[in-house]
Amino acid sequence: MNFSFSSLKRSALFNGISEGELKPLLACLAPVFSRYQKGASVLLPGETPTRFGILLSGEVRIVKEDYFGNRCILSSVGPGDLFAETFVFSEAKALPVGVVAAADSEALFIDGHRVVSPCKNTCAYHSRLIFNLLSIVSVKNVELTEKIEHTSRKTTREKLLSYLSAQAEKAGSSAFTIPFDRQALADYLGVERSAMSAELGRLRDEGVLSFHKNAFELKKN
Amino acid sequence: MNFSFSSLKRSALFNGISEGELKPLLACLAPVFSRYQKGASVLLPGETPTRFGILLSGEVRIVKEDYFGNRCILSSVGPGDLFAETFVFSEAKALPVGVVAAADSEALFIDGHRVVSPCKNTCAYHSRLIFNLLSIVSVKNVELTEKIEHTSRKTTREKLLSYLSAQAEKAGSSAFTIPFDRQALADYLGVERSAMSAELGRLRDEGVLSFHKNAFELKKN
DNA sequence: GCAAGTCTGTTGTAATTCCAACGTAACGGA
DNA sequence: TCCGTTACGTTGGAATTACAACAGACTTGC
Repeated sequence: MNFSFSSLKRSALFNGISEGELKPLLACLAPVFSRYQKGASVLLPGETPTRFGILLSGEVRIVKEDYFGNRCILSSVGPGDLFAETFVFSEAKALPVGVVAAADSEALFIDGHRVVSPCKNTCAYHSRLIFNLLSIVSVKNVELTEKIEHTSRKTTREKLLSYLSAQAEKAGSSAFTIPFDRQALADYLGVERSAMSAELGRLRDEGVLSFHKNAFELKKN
Repeated sequence: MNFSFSSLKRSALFNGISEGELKPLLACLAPVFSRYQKGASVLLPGETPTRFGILLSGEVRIVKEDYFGNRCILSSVGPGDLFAETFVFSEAKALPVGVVAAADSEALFIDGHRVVSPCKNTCAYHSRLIFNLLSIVSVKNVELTEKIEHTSRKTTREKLLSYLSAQAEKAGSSAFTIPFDRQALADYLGVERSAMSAELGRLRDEGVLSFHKNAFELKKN
Protein backbone atom coordinates (compact mmCIF):
# COMPACT_ATOMS: atom_id res chain seq x y z
CA MET A 1 0.00 0.00 0.00
CA ASN A 2 1.57 3.20 -1.20
CA PHE A 3 -0.44 5.85 0.59
CA SER A 4 0.43 8.21 3.38
CA PHE A 5 -0.43 7.20 6.92
CA SER A 6 -0.78 10.77 8.17
CA SER A 7 -4.55 11.02 7.73
CA LEU A 8 -4.99 7.55 9.15
CA LYS A 9 -3.07 8.34 12.31
CA ARG A 10 -5.19 11.42 12.85
CA SER A 11 -8.44 9.60 12.29
CA ALA A 12 -10.66 9.33 15.32
CA LEU A 13 -11.12 5.67 14.46
CA PHE A 14 -7.63 4.95 15.79
CA ASN A 15 -7.76 7.10 18.90
CA GLY A 16 -5.81 5.44 21.68
CA ILE A 17 -3.97 3.15 19.28
CA SER A 18 -0.26 3.86 18.91
CA GLU A 19 1.53 4.09 15.59
CA GLY A 20 3.36 0.86 16.31
CA GLU A 21 0.09 -0.95 16.85
CA LEU A 22 -1.51 0.60 13.78
CA LYS A 23 0.45 -1.26 11.10
CA PRO A 24 -0.28 -4.83 12.22
CA LEU A 25 -3.87 -3.81 12.93
CA LEU A 26 -4.23 -2.47 9.41
CA ALA A 27 -2.83 -5.67 7.97
CA CYS A 28 -5.57 -7.56 9.77
CA LEU A 29 -8.35 -5.16 8.74
CA ALA A 30 -7.40 -5.73 5.09
CA PRO A 31 -8.27 -2.23 3.85
CA VAL A 32 -8.79 -1.59 0.14
CA PHE A 33 -7.28 1.57 -1.30
CA SER A 34 -8.98 3.60 -4.03
CA ARG A 35 -8.49 6.90 -5.86
CA TYR A 36 -11.24 9.11 -7.26
CA GLN A 37 -11.23 12.12 -9.55
CA LYS A 38 -13.25 15.18 -8.66
CA GLY A 39 -16.89 14.56 -9.53
CA ALA A 40 -16.52 10.78 -9.58
CA SER A 41 -18.93 8.53 -7.76
CA VAL A 42 -17.40 6.84 -4.69
CA LEU A 43 -20.44 4.82 -3.63
CA LEU A 44 -23.66 4.48 -5.58
CA PRO A 45 -27.13 4.57 -4.04
CA GLY A 46 -28.62 1.07 -3.94
CA GLU A 47 -25.35 -0.76 -3.23
CA THR A 48 -25.36 -3.18 -0.34
CA PRO A 49 -23.18 -1.47 2.26
CA THR A 50 -20.66 -3.99 3.56
CA ARG A 51 -17.62 -1.74 3.89
CA PHE A 52 -17.16 1.74 5.24
CA GLY A 53 -14.63 4.31 4.09
CA ILE A 54 -11.89 6.39 5.64
CA LEU A 55 -11.05 9.45 3.59
CA LEU A 56 -7.27 9.89 3.27
CA SER A 57 -7.17 13.03 1.14
CA GLY A 58 -9.53 15.28 -0.77
CA GLU A 59 -13.20 15.72 0.02
CA VAL A 60 -16.31 13.64 -0.55
CA ARG A 61 -19.94 14.52 0.01
CA ILE A 62 -22.89 12.45 1.11
CA VAL A 63 -25.67 13.31 -1.29
CA LYS A 64 -29.33 12.43 -1.44
CA GLU A 65 -31.39 13.00 -4.55
CA ASP A 66 -35.16 12.72 -4.66
CA TYR A 67 -37.00 11.46 -7.70
CA PHE A 68 -37.17 14.97 -9.15
CA GLY A 69 -33.40 15.30 -9.03
CA ASN A 70 -33.31 17.82 -6.21
CA ARG A 71 -29.89 17.50 -4.62
CA CYS A 72 -29.44 17.62 -0.86
CA ILE A 73 -26.00 17.51 0.72
CA LEU A 74 -26.34 15.55 3.95
CA SER A 75 -22.73 16.10 4.98
CA SER A 76 -19.27 16.83 3.69
CA VAL A 77 -16.39 14.52 4.58
CA GLY A 78 -12.76 15.55 5.05
CA PRO A 79 -9.47 13.67 5.48
CA GLY A 80 -9.53 11.31 8.45
CA ASP A 81 -13.32 11.17 8.51
CA LEU A 82 -15.32 7.99 8.07
CA PHE A 83 -18.26 7.66 5.72
CA ALA A 84 -21.04 5.12 5.13
CA GLU A 85 -20.26 3.40 8.43
CA THR A 86 -23.74 3.99 9.83
CA PHE A 87 -25.27 2.06 6.96
CA VAL A 88 -22.86 -0.80 7.48
CA PHE A 89 -23.51 -1.12 11.20
CA SER A 90 -27.25 -0.62 10.98
CA GLU A 91 -27.17 -3.51 8.51
CA ALA A 92 -29.04 -1.60 5.82
CA LYS A 93 -29.80 -3.62 2.72
CA ALA A 94 -29.37 -0.81 0.23
CA LEU A 95 -27.36 2.37 0.48
CA PRO A 96 -29.98 5.16 0.58
CA VAL A 97 -27.48 7.89 -0.33
CA GLY A 98 -24.74 8.51 -2.80
CA VAL A 99 -21.11 9.42 -2.08
CA VAL A 100 -19.37 11.67 -4.60
CA ALA A 101 -15.88 13.13 -4.71
CA ALA A 102 -15.96 16.92 -4.33
CA ALA A 103 -12.22 16.97 -5.10
CA ASP A 104 -9.59 14.48 -6.22
CA SER A 105 -9.66 12.05 -3.32
CA GLU A 106 -8.11 8.92 -1.83
CA ALA A 107 -9.99 6.57 0.44
CA LEU A 108 -9.53 3.33 2.32
CA PHE A 109 -12.38 0.84 2.62
CA ILE A 110 -12.73 -1.59 5.51
CA ASP A 111 -15.21 -4.41 5.74
CA GLY A 112 -17.52 -4.03 8.72
CA HIS A 113 -17.23 -7.70 9.64
CA ARG A 114 -13.46 -7.35 9.98
CA VAL A 115 -13.95 -4.82 12.75
CA VAL A 116 -16.65 -6.47 14.79
CA SER A 117 -15.83 -10.16 14.50
CA PRO A 118 -13.10 -11.46 16.79
CA CYS A 119 -9.74 -12.30 15.23
CA LYS A 120 -6.67 -13.76 16.88
CA ASN A 121 -4.34 -10.99 15.85
CA THR A 122 -6.43 -7.98 16.72
CA CYS A 123 -8.70 -9.00 19.57
CA ALA A 124 -6.84 -6.60 21.81
CA TYR A 125 -7.86 -3.71 19.60
CA HIS A 126 -11.40 -4.68 18.77
CA SER A 127 -13.07 -3.22 21.82
CA ARG A 128 -11.13 -0.01 21.35
CA LEU A 129 -12.03 0.20 17.68
CA ILE A 130 -15.69 -0.45 18.38
CA PHE A 131 -15.73 2.13 21.15
CA ASN A 132 -14.14 4.66 18.81
CA LEU A 133 -16.77 3.84 16.24
CA LEU A 134 -19.46 4.34 18.87
CA SER A 135 -18.09 7.76 19.66
CA ILE A 136 -17.77 8.72 15.99
CA VAL A 137 -21.31 7.64 15.16
CA SER A 138 -22.64 9.46 18.21
CA VAL A 139 -20.92 12.65 17.13
CA LYS A 140 -22.38 12.32 13.65
CA ASN A 141 -25.73 11.78 15.27
CA VAL A 142 -25.39 15.05 17.12
CA GLU A 143 -24.31 16.79 13.92
CA LEU A 144 -27.37 15.52 12.11
CA THR A 145 -29.46 16.84 14.97
CA GLU A 146 -27.79 20.21 14.53
CA LYS A 147 -28.56 20.25 10.83
CA ILE A 148 -32.17 19.45 11.61
CA GLU A 149 -32.16 22.35 14.02
CA HIS A 150 -30.99 24.70 11.27
CA THR A 151 -33.29 23.45 8.56
CA SER A 152 -36.35 23.32 10.80
CA ARG A 153 -36.36 27.10 11.14
CA LYS A 154 -39.12 28.71 9.18
CA THR A 155 -37.43 31.48 7.22
CA THR A 156 -34.27 31.62 5.18
CA ARG A 157 -32.98 34.35 7.46
CA GLU A 158 -33.43 32.22 10.56
CA LYS A 159 -31.78 29.26 8.89
CA LEU A 160 -28.80 31.35 7.90
CA LEU A 161 -28.39 32.91 11.32
CA SER A 162 -28.79 29.54 13.01
CA TYR A 163 -26.12 27.98 10.80
CA LEU A 164 -23.71 30.90 10.91
CA SER A 165 -24.03 31.25 14.68
CA ALA A 166 -23.18 27.58 15.07
CA GLN A 167 -20.17 27.93 12.78
CA ALA A 168 -18.96 30.96 14.73
CA GLU A 169 -19.34 29.01 17.95
CA LYS A 170 -17.38 26.08 16.55
CA ALA A 171 -14.63 28.38 15.30
CA GLY A 172 -14.54 30.16 18.67
CA SER A 173 -14.61 33.48 16.85
CA SER A 174 -17.07 35.84 15.21
CA ALA A 175 -14.92 35.58 12.07
CA PHE A 176 -14.80 32.21 10.34
CA THR A 177 -14.95 30.46 7.01
CA ILE A 178 -17.49 27.90 5.88
CA PRO A 179 -16.80 24.75 3.82
CA PHE A 180 -19.56 25.45 1.27
CA ASP A 181 -20.01 27.67 -1.73
CA ARG A 182 -23.38 29.37 -2.10
CA GLN A 183 -25.07 26.58 -3.98
CA ALA A 184 -23.84 23.95 -1.54
CA LEU A 185 -24.88 26.05 1.46
CA ALA A 186 -28.32 26.51 -0.06
CA ASP A 187 -28.58 22.75 -0.60
CA TYR A 188 -27.46 22.10 2.98
CA LEU A 189 -29.99 24.53 4.41
CA GLY A 190 -32.69 23.43 2.00
CA VAL A 191 -33.37 26.85 0.52
CA GLU A 192 -33.14 28.56 -2.84
CA ARG A 193 -29.67 29.81 -3.71
CA SER A 194 -30.84 33.11 -5.15
CA ALA A 195 -33.21 33.82 -2.27
CA MET A 196 -30.39 33.00 0.14
CA SER A 197 -28.04 35.36 -1.68
CA ALA A 198 -30.64 38.08 -1.41
CA GLU A 199 -31.11 37.41 2.29
CA LEU A 200 -27.35 37.51 2.84
CA GLY A 201 -27.31 40.86 1.09
CA ARG A 202 -30.03 42.22 3.37
CA LEU A 203 -28.21 40.96 6.46
CA ARG A 204 -25.05 42.70 5.23
CA ASP A 205 -26.94 45.94 4.54
CA GLU A 206 -28.47 45.83 8.01
CA GLY A 207 -25.04 45.45 9.58
CA VAL A 208 -25.74 42.04 11.06
CA LEU A 209 -22.75 40.47 9.32
CA SER A 210 -20.16 40.91 6.61
CA PHE A 211 -18.72 38.40 4.20
CA HIS A 212 -16.33 37.88 1.33
CA LYS A 213 -16.68 34.60 -0.50
CA ASN A 214 -16.54 31.87 2.16
CA ALA A 215 -15.29 34.18 4.93
CA PHE A 216 -17.98 35.52 7.26
CA GLU A 217 -18.00 37.77 10.28
CA LEU A 218 -20.93 38.21 12.62
CA LYS A 219 -21.30 41.70 14.06
CA LYS A 220 -22.38 42.48 17.57
CA ASN A 221 -25.96 43.65 18.11
CA MET B 1 -36.19 -2.98 41.80
CA ASN B 2 -39.87 -3.53 41.32
CA PHE B 3 -40.31 -3.07 37.58
CA SER B 4 -41.11 -5.52 34.84
CA PHE B 5 -38.24 -6.97 32.82
CA SER B 6 -40.32 -7.48 29.69
CA SER B 7 -39.33 -4.22 27.99
CA LEU B 8 -35.74 -4.70 29.03
CA LYS B 9 -35.50 -8.16 27.51
CA ARG B 10 -36.90 -6.83 24.25
CA SER B 11 -34.53 -3.89 24.17
CA ALA B 12 -31.99 -3.99 21.35
CA LEU B 13 -29.38 -3.06 23.93
CA PHE B 14 -29.45 -6.61 25.25
CA ASN B 15 -29.58 -8.44 21.93
CA GLY B 16 -27.63 -11.67 22.17
CA ILE B 17 -27.68 -11.64 25.96
CA SER B 18 -29.80 -14.34 27.57
CA GLU B 19 -32.27 -13.74 30.34
CA GLY B 20 -30.06 -15.60 32.77
CA GLU B 21 -27.14 -13.33 31.95
CA LEU B 22 -29.29 -10.22 32.15
CA LYS B 23 -29.85 -10.12 35.90
CA PRO B 24 -26.21 -10.17 37.04
CA LEU B 25 -25.35 -7.78 34.22
CA LEU B 26 -28.00 -5.35 35.41
CA ALA B 27 -26.70 -5.55 38.93
CA CYS B 28 -23.31 -4.43 37.65
CA LEU B 29 -24.67 -1.64 35.47
CA ALA B 30 -26.39 -0.14 38.54
CA PRO B 31 -29.42 1.26 36.74
CA VAL B 32 -31.57 3.93 38.38
CA PHE B 33 -35.34 3.57 38.06
CA SER B 34 -37.66 6.57 37.66
CA ARG B 35 -41.33 7.25 37.01
CA TYR B 36 -42.75 10.26 35.15
CA GLN B 37 -46.25 11.60 34.73
CA LYS B 38 -47.49 12.64 31.30
CA GLY B 39 -46.09 16.05 30.46
CA ALA B 40 -43.28 15.84 33.00
CA SER B 41 -39.70 16.66 32.07
CA VAL B 42 -37.42 13.61 31.97
CA LEU B 43 -34.19 15.39 31.07
CA LEU B 44 -33.71 19.14 30.91
CA PRO B 45 -31.74 20.95 28.19
CA GLY B 46 -28.40 22.10 29.57
CA GLU B 47 -27.82 19.13 31.87
CA THR B 48 -24.48 17.38 31.58
CA PRO B 49 -25.32 14.04 29.98
CA THR B 50 -23.63 11.27 31.95
CA ARG B 51 -26.35 8.63 31.85
CA PHE B 52 -28.61 7.40 29.12
CA GLY B 53 -32.14 6.08 29.46
CA ILE B 54 -34.01 2.93 28.57
CA LEU B 55 -37.74 3.48 28.35
CA LEU B 56 -39.64 0.67 30.11
CA SER B 57 -43.19 1.87 29.54
CA GLY B 58 -45.04 4.87 28.18
CA GLU B 59 -43.63 7.29 25.64
CA VAL B 60 -41.14 10.12 25.74
CA ARG B 61 -40.22 12.66 23.09
CA ILE B 62 -36.95 14.34 22.23
CA VAL B 63 -37.78 18.00 21.83
CA LYS B 64 -35.81 21.00 20.67
CA GLU B 65 -37.04 24.53 21.20
CA ASP B 66 -35.50 27.58 19.57
CA TYR B 67 -35.33 30.94 21.30
CA PHE B 68 -38.76 31.88 19.91
CA GLY B 69 -40.35 28.85 21.52
CA ASN B 70 -40.96 26.96 18.28
CA ARG B 71 -41.16 23.33 19.22
CA CYS B 72 -39.59 20.65 17.05
CA ILE B 73 -39.99 16.97 17.85
CA LEU B 74 -36.73 15.27 16.88
CA SER B 75 -37.98 11.78 17.68
CA SER B 76 -40.46 9.83 19.72
CA VAL B 77 -39.26 7.04 22.00
CA GLY B 78 -41.20 3.88 22.87
CA PRO B 79 -40.71 1.02 25.35
CA GLY B 80 -37.35 -0.72 24.93
CA ASP B 81 -35.82 2.26 23.14
CA LEU B 82 -32.79 4.14 24.41
CA PHE B 83 -32.63 7.90 24.64
CA ALA B 84 -29.88 10.51 25.19
CA GLU B 85 -27.18 7.89 24.57
CA THR B 86 -25.67 9.81 21.65
CA PHE B 87 -25.01 12.79 23.87
CA VAL B 88 -23.39 10.60 26.50
CA PHE B 89 -21.05 8.84 24.06
CA SER B 90 -20.19 11.93 22.06
CA GLU B 91 -19.18 13.41 25.41
CA ALA B 92 -21.30 16.51 25.00
CA LYS B 93 -20.97 19.04 27.81
CA ALA B 94 -24.59 20.17 27.81
CA LEU B 95 -27.69 18.39 26.65
CA PRO B 96 -28.88 20.39 23.60
CA VAL B 97 -32.39 18.93 23.69
CA GLY B 98 -35.13 18.25 26.18
CA VAL B 99 -36.81 14.92 26.94
CA VAL B 100 -40.46 15.06 27.97
CA ALA B 101 -42.96 12.34 28.84
CA ALA B 102 -45.73 12.10 26.23
CA ALA B 103 -47.52 9.61 28.50
CA ASP B 104 -47.08 8.24 32.01
CA SER B 105 -43.71 6.57 31.68
CA GLU B 106 -41.09 4.47 33.45
CA ALA B 107 -37.41 4.60 32.59
CA LEU B 108 -34.11 3.13 33.64
CA PHE B 109 -30.94 5.22 33.61
CA ILE B 110 -27.48 3.77 33.14
CA ASP B 111 -24.21 5.62 33.54
CA GLY B 112 -22.20 5.65 30.32
CA HIS B 113 -18.96 4.87 32.14
CA ARG B 114 -20.47 1.68 33.52
CA VAL B 115 -20.89 0.36 30.03
CA VAL B 116 -17.59 1.28 28.47
CA SER B 117 -15.12 0.84 31.32
CA PRO B 118 -14.00 -2.72 32.04
CA CYS B 119 -15.31 -4.41 35.15
CA LYS B 120 -14.49 -7.82 36.55
CA ASN B 121 -18.05 -9.07 36.66
CA THR B 122 -19.28 -8.03 33.24
CA CYS B 123 -16.26 -7.94 30.98
CA ALA B 124 -17.71 -10.81 29.00
CA TYR B 125 -20.68 -8.68 28.08
CA HIS B 126 -19.00 -5.35 27.47
CA SER B 127 -18.03 -5.90 23.87
CA ARG B 128 -21.50 -7.21 23.12
CA LEU B 129 -23.12 -4.24 24.85
CA ILE B 130 -20.93 -1.75 23.03
CA PHE B 131 -21.58 -3.45 19.72
CA ASN B 132 -25.32 -3.31 20.40
CA LEU B 133 -24.95 0.37 21.21
CA LEU B 134 -23.06 0.87 17.95
CA SER B 135 -25.90 -0.74 16.06
CA ILE B 136 -28.56 1.25 17.89
CA VAL B 137 -26.82 4.57 17.33
CA SER B 138 -26.27 3.72 13.67
CA VAL B 139 -29.95 2.98 13.24
CA LYS B 140 -30.85 6.28 14.85
CA ASN B 141 -28.40 7.95 12.55
CA VAL B 142 -30.20 6.47 9.57
CA GLU B 143 -33.55 7.55 11.00
CA LEU B 144 -32.32 11.11 11.39
CA THR B 145 -31.18 10.97 7.79
CA GLU B 146 -34.66 9.83 6.81
CA LYS B 147 -36.24 12.70 8.67
CA ILE B 148 -33.92 15.09 6.89
CA GLU B 149 -34.99 13.51 3.65
CA HIS B 150 -38.63 14.22 4.47
CA THR B 151 -38.19 17.73 5.75
CA SER B 152 -35.88 18.78 2.93
CA ARG B 153 -38.67 18.45 0.39
CA LYS B 154 -39.94 21.77 -0.78
CA THR B 155 -43.71 21.54 -0.44
CA THR B 156 -45.98 20.31 2.32
CA ARG B 157 -47.47 17.80 -0.10
CA GLU B 158 -44.09 16.31 -0.94
CA LYS B 159 -43.14 16.15 2.74
CA LEU B 160 -46.37 14.33 3.55
CA LEU B 161 -46.04 11.86 0.70
CA SER B 162 -42.40 11.23 1.54
CA TYR B 163 -43.22 10.55 5.18
CA LEU B 164 -46.34 8.49 4.53
CA SER B 165 -44.63 6.41 1.86
CA ALA B 166 -41.83 5.62 4.29
CA GLN B 167 -44.33 4.65 6.98
CA ALA B 168 -46.17 2.39 4.55
CA GLU B 169 -42.91 0.76 3.57
CA LYS B 170 -41.99 0.18 7.20
CA ALA B 171 -45.41 -1.28 7.92
CA GLY B 172 -45.17 -3.45 4.83
CA SER B 173 -48.67 -2.40 3.87
CA SER B 174 -50.47 0.47 2.21
CA ALA B 175 -52.60 0.70 5.37
CA PHE B 176 -50.84 1.78 8.54
CA THR B 177 -51.05 4.00 11.59
CA ILE B 178 -48.69 6.78 12.56
CA PRO B 179 -47.47 7.59 16.08
CA PHE B 180 -48.29 11.30 15.85
CA ASP B 181 -51.40 13.43 16.11
CA ARG B 182 -51.73 16.25 13.59
CA GLN B 183 -49.84 18.85 15.61
CA ALA B 184 -46.98 16.45 16.34
CA LEU B 185 -46.79 15.38 12.70
CA ALA B 186 -46.67 19.00 11.63
CA ASP B 187 -43.89 19.65 14.12
CA TYR B 188 -41.99 16.59 12.88
CA LEU B 189 -42.28 17.64 9.25
CA GLY B 190 -41.64 21.28 10.04
CA VAL B 191 -44.85 22.61 8.52
CA GLU B 192 -47.96 24.45 9.64
CA ARG B 193 -50.60 22.20 11.14
CA SER B 194 -53.53 23.88 9.44
CA ALA B 195 -51.82 23.98 6.07
CA MET B 196 -50.95 20.31 6.49
CA SER B 197 -54.56 19.48 7.33
CA ALA B 198 -55.67 21.29 4.20
CA GLU B 199 -53.13 19.42 2.10
CA LEU B 200 -54.28 16.09 3.60
CA GLY B 201 -57.82 17.04 2.64
CA ARG B 202 -56.78 17.75 -0.94
CA LEU B 203 -54.89 14.45 -1.16
CA ARG B 204 -58.00 12.66 0.11
CA ASP B 205 -60.24 14.47 -2.40
CA GLU B 206 -57.87 13.55 -5.21
CA GLY B 207 -58.03 9.90 -4.22
CA VAL B 208 -54.34 9.64 -3.38
CA LEU B 209 -55.03 8.42 0.13
CA SER B 210 -57.66 8.02 2.82
CA PHE B 211 -57.39 8.43 6.56
CA HIS B 212 -59.24 8.32 9.80
CA LYS B 213 -57.45 9.82 12.78
CA ASN B 214 -54.01 8.19 12.86
CA ALA B 215 -54.90 5.42 10.41
CA PHE B 216 -53.85 6.06 6.83
CA GLU B 217 -54.11 4.17 3.60
CA LEU B 218 -52.27 5.02 0.41
CA LYS B 219 -54.18 4.31 -2.79
CA LYS B 220 -52.66 2.93 -5.94
CA ASN B 221 -52.06 5.36 -8.78
C1' DG C 1 -76.49 15.80 30.71
C1' DC C 2 -73.47 19.58 30.70
C1' DA C 3 -69.27 22.23 30.51
C1' DA C 4 -64.57 22.69 29.49
C1' DG C 5 -60.92 21.34 26.96
C1' DT C 6 -58.69 19.14 22.96
C1' DC C 7 -58.21 17.79 18.26
C1' DT C 8 -59.23 18.50 13.59
C1' DG C 9 -60.63 20.75 9.33
C1' DT C 10 -61.67 25.17 6.77
C1' DT C 11 -60.95 29.73 5.02
C1' DG C 12 -58.93 34.39 3.69
C1' DT C 13 -55.08 37.35 3.84
C1' DA C 14 -50.35 38.66 4.46
C1' DA C 15 -45.81 37.19 4.06
C1' DT C 16 -42.34 34.35 2.14
C1' DT C 17 -40.29 31.52 -1.11
C1' DC C 18 -39.57 29.51 -5.55
C1' DC C 19 -38.39 30.00 -10.23
C1' DA C 20 -36.62 31.86 -14.39
C1' DA C 21 -34.02 35.12 -16.39
C1' DC C 22 -30.41 38.17 -16.63
C1' DG C 23 -25.94 40.95 -15.62
C1' DT C 24 -21.49 40.95 -13.70
C1' DA C 25 -17.01 39.35 -12.26
C1' DA C 26 -13.28 36.00 -11.99
C1' DC C 27 -10.74 32.40 -14.00
C1' DG C 28 -8.51 29.28 -17.38
C1' DG C 29 -7.64 27.53 -21.94
C1' DA C 30 -7.23 27.96 -26.92
C1' DT D 1 -7.27 38.55 -26.50
C1' DC D 2 -11.27 36.05 -27.02
C1' DC D 3 -14.27 32.68 -25.51
C1' DG D 4 -16.46 29.44 -22.44
C1' DT D 5 -17.34 28.23 -17.84
C1' DT D 6 -18.47 29.02 -13.18
C1' DA D 7 -19.95 31.57 -9.16
C1' DC D 8 -22.51 35.29 -7.27
C1' DG D 9 -25.97 38.80 -6.91
C1' DT D 10 -30.43 41.01 -8.47
C1' DT D 11 -35.12 41.35 -9.92
C1' DG D 12 -40.23 40.48 -10.82
C1' DG D 13 -44.08 37.46 -11.08
C1' DA D 14 -46.09 32.96 -9.79
C1' DA D 15 -46.70 29.65 -6.35
C1' DT D 16 -46.71 28.25 -1.66
C1' DT D 17 -46.91 28.82 3.11
C1' DA D 18 -47.72 31.03 7.64
C1' DC D 19 -50.88 33.01 10.49
C1' DA D 20 -55.13 34.03 12.70
C1' DA D 21 -59.64 33.00 13.45
C1' DC D 22 -63.36 30.04 13.69
C1' DA D 23 -66.60 25.85 13.66
C1' DG D 24 -67.57 21.07 14.44
C1' DA D 25 -66.45 16.51 16.48
C1' DC D 26 -64.74 14.24 20.18
C1' DT D 27 -63.10 13.54 25.07
C1' DT D 28 -63.09 14.11 30.00
C1' DG D 29 -64.66 15.31 34.41
C1' DC D 30 -68.35 16.83 37.21
